Amino acid sequence: MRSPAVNLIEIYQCFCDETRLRILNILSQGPLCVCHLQELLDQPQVRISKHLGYLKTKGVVEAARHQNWMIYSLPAHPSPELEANLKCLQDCVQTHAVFKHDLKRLSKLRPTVGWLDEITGCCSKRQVPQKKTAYETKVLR
Amino acid sequence: MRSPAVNLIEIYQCFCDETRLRILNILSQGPLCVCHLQELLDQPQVRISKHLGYLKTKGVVEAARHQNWMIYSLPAHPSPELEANLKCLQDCVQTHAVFKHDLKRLSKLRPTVGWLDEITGCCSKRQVPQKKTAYETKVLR
DNA sequence: GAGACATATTCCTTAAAGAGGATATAGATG
DNA sequence: CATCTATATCCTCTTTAAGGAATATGTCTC
Repeated sequence: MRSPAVNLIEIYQCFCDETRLRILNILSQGPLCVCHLQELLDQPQVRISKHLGYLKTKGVVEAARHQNWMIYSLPAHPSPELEANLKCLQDCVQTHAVFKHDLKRLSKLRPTVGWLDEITGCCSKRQVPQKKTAYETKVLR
Repeated sequence: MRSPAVNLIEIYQCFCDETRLRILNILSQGPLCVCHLQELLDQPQVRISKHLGYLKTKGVVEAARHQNWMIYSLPAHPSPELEANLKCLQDCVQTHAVFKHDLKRLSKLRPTVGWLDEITGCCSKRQVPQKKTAYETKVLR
């Protein structure tokens, strides 16, 4: 069992990279698949994937597979520390162009990804089946 | 000129080490000299000094020489980001034993260091002159 | 100016983080 | 099962961080 201080430090470790901050900022608006994050951040796939992996191992994001996309989101039940710091982060990024810009681009994207039926249309050009997955039903109502 | 996002990240870089968090927690109670920090944290001189140097280069603490002691403090005029995050940090550490313990030990120490005249009596066994330094006069009222 | 004290800096070693290219896996389609 | 798409992992390289020992600097005292 780890000391609680460790969790706090791990939160800050997650927060000290710009790509990760941008990811968290975007996820503050709701769950999103990797390919959309990639598109919004305009960064190579490896990079996004590794940062998401890092965030996940520290418990700062959660992931769920939805068909062949991975949907990342902020934890449904964050620790008080994480919650406080995510809130604080939100306040801090308000004034910074990069982050505002990301949210702006997200909002343009969002009409097409706001609900999971439409997320399934994600980055794929193919048709996807209409049946609900467990993730769709349980996690996103 | 650096992007504002950089500042934010630098704050988090400063926050992701336990020793530095403990230092910041202690300094939240007021300015303190290096030797007292050393004593409170019970860590080697090099370590404390280097962490303080790190914090200083990032603008997260300020330092002023007072005779032959260096007095460290949180910045008199922190950026909004820093202020918000220091506040958040304060909330978060409330519940963690290490940090509470540090403040407890600090408060035992503090009667002897609460005012600068007494800080000068610091870790030294020698007598120190009674005249005020510029730091004492200007910074600490 | 010599010596004592408080603190910082240098040098070295080790560990961790971050990047990218190439490859592997998992689910969906046909 | 062959193939496509989305994502993760492996390998390698470079950078940054952290720790400690030894040494340097700055201030004070005498």
